[in-house]
Amino acid sequence: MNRKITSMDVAAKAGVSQSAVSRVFTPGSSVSEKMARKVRDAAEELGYRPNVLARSLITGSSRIIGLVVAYLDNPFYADALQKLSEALDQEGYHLLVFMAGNTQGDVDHVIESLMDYQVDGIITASINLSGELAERCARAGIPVVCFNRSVIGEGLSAISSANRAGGAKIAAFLAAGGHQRCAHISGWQGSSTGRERAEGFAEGLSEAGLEVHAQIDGMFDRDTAMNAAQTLMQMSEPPDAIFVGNDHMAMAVMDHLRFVMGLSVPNDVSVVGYDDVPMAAWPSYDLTTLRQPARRMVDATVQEILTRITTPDAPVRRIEIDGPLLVRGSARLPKEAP
Amino acid sequence: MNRKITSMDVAAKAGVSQSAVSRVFTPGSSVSEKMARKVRDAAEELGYRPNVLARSLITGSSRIIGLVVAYLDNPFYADALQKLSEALDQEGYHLLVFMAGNTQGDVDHVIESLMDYQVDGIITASINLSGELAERCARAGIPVVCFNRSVIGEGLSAISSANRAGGAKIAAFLAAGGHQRCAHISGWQGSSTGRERAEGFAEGLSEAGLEVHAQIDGMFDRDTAMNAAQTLMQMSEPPDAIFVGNDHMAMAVMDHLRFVMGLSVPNDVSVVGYDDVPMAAWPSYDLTTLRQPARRMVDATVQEILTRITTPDAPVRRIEIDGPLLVRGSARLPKEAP
DNA sequence: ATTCCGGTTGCATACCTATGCAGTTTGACC
DNA sequence: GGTCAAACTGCATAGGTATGCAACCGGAAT
Repeated sequence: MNRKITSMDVAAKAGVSQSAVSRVFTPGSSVSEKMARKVRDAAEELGYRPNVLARSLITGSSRIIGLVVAYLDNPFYADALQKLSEALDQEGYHLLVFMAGNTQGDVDHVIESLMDYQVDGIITASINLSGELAERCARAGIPVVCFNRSVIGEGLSAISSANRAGGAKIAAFLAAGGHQRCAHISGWQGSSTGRERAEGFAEGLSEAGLEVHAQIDGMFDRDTAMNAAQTLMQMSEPPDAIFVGNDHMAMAVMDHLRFVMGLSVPNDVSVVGYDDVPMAAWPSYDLTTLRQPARRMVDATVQEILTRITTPDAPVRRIEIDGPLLVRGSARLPKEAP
Repeated sequence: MNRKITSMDVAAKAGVSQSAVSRVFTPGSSVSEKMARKVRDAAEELGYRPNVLARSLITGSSRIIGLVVAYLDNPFYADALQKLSEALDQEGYHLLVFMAGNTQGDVDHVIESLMDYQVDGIITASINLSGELAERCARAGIPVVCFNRSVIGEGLSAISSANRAGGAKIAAFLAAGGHQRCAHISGWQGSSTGRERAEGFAEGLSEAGLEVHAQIDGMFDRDTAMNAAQTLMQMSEPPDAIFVGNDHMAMAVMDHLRFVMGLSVPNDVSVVGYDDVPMAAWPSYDLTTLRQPARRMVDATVQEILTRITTPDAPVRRIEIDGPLLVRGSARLPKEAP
């Protein structure tokens, strides 16, 4: 109702200049103790707080980070969003969120409106960026960090887990468990994440003298994954183990195997996932899975984007974070070495 | 690297005034076709896009909505966030997210930084706002809409589901199923949501000539809920049905009953939840629950906040949205009427 | 007392865009 | 061709803050 309180109002009330007020609220400026007190008192009384937008106009820094994310129904990303927000808050930044389907036009459109807000940086989660877009961000001086995707384009930082190594670890574990026919319901093969896990899995199996019994693209989608499971189990030689490209799909697969097909996991077939979302530990699933360390990935992401913001010509980094295999009950165990 | 492209640059290139450029990018302004084309061409060529921040400074509208949310591990809120973002995007608004624990100081702090960004409105999800804070927002002319909380303070819109009616529906359903000892692991009793569901449940039971066999506060927390389940089942007369204050806790309770205590749901004890999160439909839980219609709640929230933004003295509304009971397999069914 | 210096303060300007006002063009109509 | 309204355009300013520059003050050293 009553109009906004500005630094001018405070200045008038305190009997000082507007610049003085500004300096009091700008850390690192030179102000005497007396001045600071006078100004703070006046500000307090009037309920003044600096206008971030006006400030951004001058400093060229909005303290806003754009987050682009494809979906939040996979709890891994919901969790990451929460952790990201908390970590950035700590540093005085905040997240402006945009949802983007994975259609390219959609993403381009989103990035453009993101730039309208003069964001200081962009974090994409589970999103493929076109090279052209990346180029534009680079030209505009906006650092981009890809969370959970490694990307081909230049100029993009990427934080991901060691997907290839993870896939291989799972292969080794299944092989050690005496599985003979290891199938894979992969993550979307249009994503680096999906591809790398599949590649690592194949390499790991071949290391053990096996090969991928069958592979179907699960598209990171529950229904697609369940169909894939159905198809696999109806093969003339059904698999005795299935590595599923992420936990979200893996739980769907378990449900389908158990409740639709009447099979036992892990007695009839072993299931292994990827991510270690909180639900994976819940007793109903008790899912053996490879942990993506969300906390560490988030910390690395925040660190990287802050570095690139404050040091524009810092080198672009690709960071892979290793995670452990969490052995639970959804897959047959290796025999104890005697 | 190269400095930002401003409307001045475009104006120079197109040989027109800066105002002209501004008008071309302001819907509803009066510009000739020829001018529009000239300007758009120049803008395209230079890659110009209006600076939302500078624009906000003048118009007093940032097209940013602040979202304050306590946690995202309950998928109901993750889902709501996604839907909110999409719906607001549609209207040209975007979400700036803040996480706030439920400590009061925390919330106050968050709302203050939110106001620094000159947000056009605030949506709180699962958050209790202090009356004083609400007052400040009102004075600053910032509309606040509480999602999934009804609030005491004046001036706050609230969108929630019909919690009391929902609790009563569940009571009626359990009574009809012939349950004699209906217990309740409630949502946090410090929240309106938790209280109203509990009250409705009690009323519903009393309607059926029963009373609440026992009630423990589950605090919307999985571990607390599991402990509560343990306590309930160790009573000298354990319940034959448990209504749990939300799905998130209900699934924990089911896990605990089945896998820790070795009980059968629903043969030994019925379990009913609240929310209908996606996972509730998954076969492992097959949870009977009362649906909170997220889509409709989100639409109402968006509608309400837009109204209050465009019409500052629109009446403050409290909207309750009714949801159906989804009968699945986690609770014993009423006998068919012959 | 003079000099000099570091610490403070105010003045004026810049950041980028929207908009009221006044001036100009356009086009239709008599 | 002249009149008038309507449509368009440019000028100048505002919106709230940060910051370079110059002026100022106080004190320490000489």
